[in-house]
Amino acid sequence: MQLTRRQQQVYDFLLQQHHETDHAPTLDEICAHLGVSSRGSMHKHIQALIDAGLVEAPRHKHRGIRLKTQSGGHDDRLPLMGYIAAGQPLEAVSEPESVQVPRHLHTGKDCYVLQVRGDSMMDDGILDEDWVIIEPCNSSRNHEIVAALVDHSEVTLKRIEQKPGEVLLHPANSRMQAMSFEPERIQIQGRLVGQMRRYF
Amino acid sequence: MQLTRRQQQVYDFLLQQHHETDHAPTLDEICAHLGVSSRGSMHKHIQALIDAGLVEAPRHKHRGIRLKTQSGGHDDRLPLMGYIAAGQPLEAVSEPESVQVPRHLHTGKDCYVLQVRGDSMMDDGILDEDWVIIEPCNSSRNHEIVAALVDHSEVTLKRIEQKPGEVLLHPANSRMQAMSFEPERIQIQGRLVGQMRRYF
DNA sequence: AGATAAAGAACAAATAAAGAACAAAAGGTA
DNA sequence: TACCTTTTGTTCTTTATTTGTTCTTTATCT
Repeated sequence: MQLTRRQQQVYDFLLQQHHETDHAPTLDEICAHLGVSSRGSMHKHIQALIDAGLVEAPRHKHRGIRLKTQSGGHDDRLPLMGYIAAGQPLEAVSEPESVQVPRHLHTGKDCYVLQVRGDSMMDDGILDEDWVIIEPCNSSRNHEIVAALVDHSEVTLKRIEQKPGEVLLHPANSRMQAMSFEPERIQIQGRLVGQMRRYF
Repeated sequence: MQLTRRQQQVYDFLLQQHHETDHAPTLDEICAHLGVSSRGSMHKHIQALIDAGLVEAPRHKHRGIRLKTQSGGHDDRLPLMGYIAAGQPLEAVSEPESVQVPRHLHTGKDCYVLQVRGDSMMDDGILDEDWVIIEPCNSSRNHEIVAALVDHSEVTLKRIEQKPGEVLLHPANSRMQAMSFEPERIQIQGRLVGQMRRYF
């Protein structure tokens, strides 16, 4: 079933919300975000998404928390959460968007998509404008590529090396050097599980 | 059935849009893009494309929605034709397989998928085991990455440079050198339009 | 002349929005 | 618990906007 434009916007917003907060938004909140002023109209869009099998109907009990995206479902879209660059804060997308991602490129565990800015990982085959699929997690094995939050302010994509009392973030670019941090300054947000690129 | 110039422009635009956004454009949007100011005229072009079998008519229900391109593939899977490596014959897959490919990674023109063997393109961000999406074509612009058939026997993925009386195939690996061939020995099979990788 | 293209008007159906009215939670207070 | 208020989802009807379709007329180009 093909979604209309509005329905797609609503769905993309829900996907993104799902990653930023735990509780699903209320109809009014969705309305506010999309600039609609009628709950009733929004309800109709939600109903269409339910019919399309993209969101779960609210539990027969209702209220407060609502629609849940079908986890583990057969849904091939993931939210585009923003852009990730070396040494700069994660820049969020202005409008909620989603990106089609083949199932074999993600793990099914609430992955999301970032678009790469810059060449800091070029030697690992990750180029400017590539899309990367991130699986949220709190820890990682050494030498995995992760999205790491530095000092609660900047997110970068780097290969991580955790030593006793020290965390090293390795760029993959011969012109750049690894950076060393105290472990407290680094928070792992997720690990790289997939990557996509287009040439046209 | 031969397309007129305008029809071709419209068709190209539809293909392009279909892979960047997931919604086919409205008549007005196509008009705006091509500098036409009459929906009615555009509708006639679309109708011609439908007659030519190049696009799908809007849903059995009619209006309100957008036109949907779709030449052949109804779903988002492309055939996996084999493996491509530097300097070795294309190895076909033993069993026909297909790979899920997001729409924005291919052009809609009968693309297919190959899996990369080897590191000959690593400096261009194409690594061992990556999937590449190839659009069949007979010629290419210089410095595009193409799948080229050498001496009717070996297929390789290389960046191509066509000079008068000479064709250069450039690997992207500092340990390898460009190879020069007489033009008769090289047949272009397709050009690289997309790439995918997984890390788990 | 004949094919191709464009403009624009008029129309119909799909899509979207607004708003009212109501009922089922949720949350608070005594 | 009992009672009340607020929030939120649901169901309507009504209206507006967008978009595809069908025409007629005119222009352009070989």
